[in-house]
Amino acid sequence: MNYWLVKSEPEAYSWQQFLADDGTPWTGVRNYQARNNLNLMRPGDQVLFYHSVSEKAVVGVAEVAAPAAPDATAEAGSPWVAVALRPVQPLPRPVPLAALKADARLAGLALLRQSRLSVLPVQPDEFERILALGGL
DNA sequence: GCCAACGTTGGC
DNA sequence: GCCAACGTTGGC
Repeated sequence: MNYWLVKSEPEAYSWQQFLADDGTPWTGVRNYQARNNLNLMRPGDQVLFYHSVSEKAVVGVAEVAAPAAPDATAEAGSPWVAVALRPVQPLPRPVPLAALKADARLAGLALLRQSRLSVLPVQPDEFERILALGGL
């Protein structure tokens, strides 16, 4: 079991919409490093859902429902892939970026070191810590 | 609104 | 192959 974090601007695609849709293909990733992470995802992997830009908080937990497959929104023959994600549960208390930065146990968090990457790995202990901060 | 980080593009 | 120019992301 591996752990990940994906980012979305809530104005573009929000956690609320994700719940309403009961999951979604995670399309539109156009960065090779992010794509490599998508390719490493396996069904059942747990995924933190982060609202970037306007909210800057981890808001929920999702899981990988289907592994990487060609991104239907990309040109045929392109290297881009998408996984399917489905909701697991919201965080009772969203964890703001400032709280992630302030936590000594999260000093190594990939999100903090590479803020522009939209699909990031999370270590198991980091994942557990963020759930705890979020009230789970 | 600004700027840092960083990926991509294209001229040489 | 290098690097300047440029575009995008995302925090502040």
